[in-house]
Amino acid sequence: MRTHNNGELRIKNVGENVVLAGWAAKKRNLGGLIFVDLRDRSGITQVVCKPENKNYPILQSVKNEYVIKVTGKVIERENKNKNLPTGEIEVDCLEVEILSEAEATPMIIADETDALEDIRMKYRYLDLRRPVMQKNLILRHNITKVVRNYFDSQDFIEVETPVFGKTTPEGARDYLVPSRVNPGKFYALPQSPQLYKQLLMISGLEKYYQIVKCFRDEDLRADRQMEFTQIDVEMSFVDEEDIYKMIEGMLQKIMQVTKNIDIKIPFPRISFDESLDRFGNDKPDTRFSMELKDLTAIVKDIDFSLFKNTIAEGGIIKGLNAKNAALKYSRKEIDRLTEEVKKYKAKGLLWGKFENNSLTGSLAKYLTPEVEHQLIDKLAIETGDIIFIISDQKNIVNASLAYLRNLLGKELDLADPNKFSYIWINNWPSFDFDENEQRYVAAHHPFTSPKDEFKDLLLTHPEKCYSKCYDIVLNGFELGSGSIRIHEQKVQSAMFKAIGLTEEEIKQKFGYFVDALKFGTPPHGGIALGLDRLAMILTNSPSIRDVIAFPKSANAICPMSEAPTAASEAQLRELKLEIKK
RNA sequence: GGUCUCAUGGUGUAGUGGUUAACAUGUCAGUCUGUCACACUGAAGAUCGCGGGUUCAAGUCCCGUUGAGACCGCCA
Repeated sequence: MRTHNNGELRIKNVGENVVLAGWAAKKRNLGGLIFVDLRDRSGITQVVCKPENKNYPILQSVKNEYVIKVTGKVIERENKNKNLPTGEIEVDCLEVEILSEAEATPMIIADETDALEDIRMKYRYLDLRRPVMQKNLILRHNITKVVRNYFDSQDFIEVETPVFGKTTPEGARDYLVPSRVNPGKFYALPQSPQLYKQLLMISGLEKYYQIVKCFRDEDLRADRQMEFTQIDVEMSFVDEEDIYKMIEGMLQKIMQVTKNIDIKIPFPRISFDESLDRFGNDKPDTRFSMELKDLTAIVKDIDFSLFKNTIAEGGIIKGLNAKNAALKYSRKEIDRLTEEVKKYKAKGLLWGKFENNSLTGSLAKYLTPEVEHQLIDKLAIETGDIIFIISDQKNIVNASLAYLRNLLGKELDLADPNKFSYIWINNWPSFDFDENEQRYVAAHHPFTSPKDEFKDLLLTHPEKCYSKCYDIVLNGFELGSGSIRIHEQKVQSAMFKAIGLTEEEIKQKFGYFVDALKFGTPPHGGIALGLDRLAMILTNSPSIRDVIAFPKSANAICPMSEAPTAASEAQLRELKLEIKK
C-alpha cells in the first residue's frame, strides 16, 4: 500500500515517487495552497497540493484525523523546518485517496494535549495516537525485547505458568474467579507465580524467567494497578551474589538500549536497617543525599518537654538539613510542610535556620550553646541552610521524614529526572509483627530463606531473624523484590509455624508445595521486577498509567469500556451464585 | 474504610450572592500561493455533574449524591 513511512524521507529521496498513508494531523489551507501534516507511528511528512492539481478539492475536504493515502513526488522544500526530521522535504501530491473520515476529536492529538486524564482514558485509542504515548509503549517494548534477549543469552527458559490458580493466604488480597464446573469453588488469579517458579526449580529447569501478568485486589495508586506485569526470574544453585550479578547485567543492558546510558555495576547495597536509619524508608531516592540524622543522644538533656516526653515513651528525634534552602522556606511554606508531614501522623515539624552563626526557629530557644554546637556539627549546618526535626515514635519519625526528604528533593530540584540511581536494599528482617492479628507475618513471603545463622531461631526468636531478601530500588521506587528461598523442608516447616500456621493449615494451603520439597530441592532464589514501574521511571512518566495501553482508573474501573459490569442473572445462575440485592 | 481537592460550550480554564456566564483552543462559513500553533473576518456551540435547601435573587453559600484525582489504611 505504501512505499515509505512518514518519518523516513530525507533530502536524498528528492525526485522519488512515493506512496504515503496516515492521519491528517494538521491541515493548513492558504487559499491557493494546501499543506497537510501526514502522521503515522514513525513521524510526520508534509504533503503539499496546488490548485491546478485535480485532487485539490479532495484535499480541501480533508479534516483533522482523516486517514488518507497520498501518491506523490518528494521535492525539496522552499522553506525548511528544522524542528522536523523530514523538514527538508515535502511530498508534492499527485493522487489523494480518503481511506476514512473522522469526526472532530474530543481531545487534541499531540504531545501537548490539554485534555485531562479522565478524557484521555475514555478515548484511550485517541490518547495513544499521541506520539509521546507511542514512544512510551515503544520503550516498554524495547525493555521486554532486551529482557528476552538477555535471559536467552544467559541460558534461561521462559515458561508460562497458570493464571487460574489456588488462593494464597499470605500477602495481598486475591482476585477470585468462580468455577462453573465446580460450583461454589473459586480460582485465584496469581499475585505472582511464586510457587510455580519454585516448583520449576524442583523440576530441574534451573534458570527460569517469565514476563507475566500478576493480579492484586488492593486499592490502586499512581504507581499501582490491579493487574501489572512482572519480569519474574528464578535460578537454581545460586546465592545472593549470583542474583545481584544477573539482574545488574540485565538492567545495564536495558539502560543502554532504551536510554543510551551506561550505568555502573555493581550497584551500591545497604541493609534494610541502614536504609531506615539514613533515609527513613526501605526505598530511598539516592539521586541526592540529604540524609536523616538521629539527634536523640544530642538533645536528650535539654529542657524541652516534647523531647523529654518522646524519649520517655521510647521515641526518637531525627532531623535533616536542606542545604541552601532557608530562603525558599518562609514561615508560610514551613506551615505547609508541617501539614504535609501530618499525613504520616507526625504531630509537628521543628525547624531551624542558620543565620549570623546561630540557629533561629522553633527549636532555638530550647538549645544550650553546647547542644547547638553539636547539632550544627551533626547536621553539617552552614549559613543558608534550613533544618527540619521530628520527635515521635520511631516509625512515625522515619515515615514522615522520609516523605519530607522526597518532597524537599522534588521542590529543591535535587532529584534529577535524567539520573537513574539504582541501589540494593538487603538483609531484611524475616518477620513483621501484625498488630491487628497479634502474630508474626512474613516480611517478604514465607518462602524466603533466613540467613544461615538465624535458621534455628525462627521459632524461638522470630524478632531477631534476618533473611536473604533483597529489593532493587530505582530513584525512590521499589522496582523489584526477591530472595533466596527455603529449600530445606525442615526450615520451611519452621517458617510456617513461626507465622502461626497449624499442621492442618500448612497441609491444606501449601500441601502440594511441602510435598514437592521432599523430593530433592536445589538451593534456589530469584526476583520479580515491576515492568510497568521500570517503564514509568525510564519515560519520566508521573503515573504507571502512562506506560500501560489500557489502564484502570483509581477506582478499578476501565473508563473506556466501563468494566466491571453487572453479571446477568443467567450468568450467575450458571455459576450458582446469589444475585446481589 | 478514612482525609483532602476538583466538577462551568467539544477540550482547557476564568467567574466579589445581582443585567445577556467570560477567555483560549477546537468546530462551521468566508478571504488568502510557502505554511508548519498559518493569518485574517464572521458564526454556532453551556438546562454551570445530579437532587434538595438558604435567599427577593445561587454557577457562586449550605446539605446530600454521583463521578474524577491525590494521599492514608491496604499493597512489595
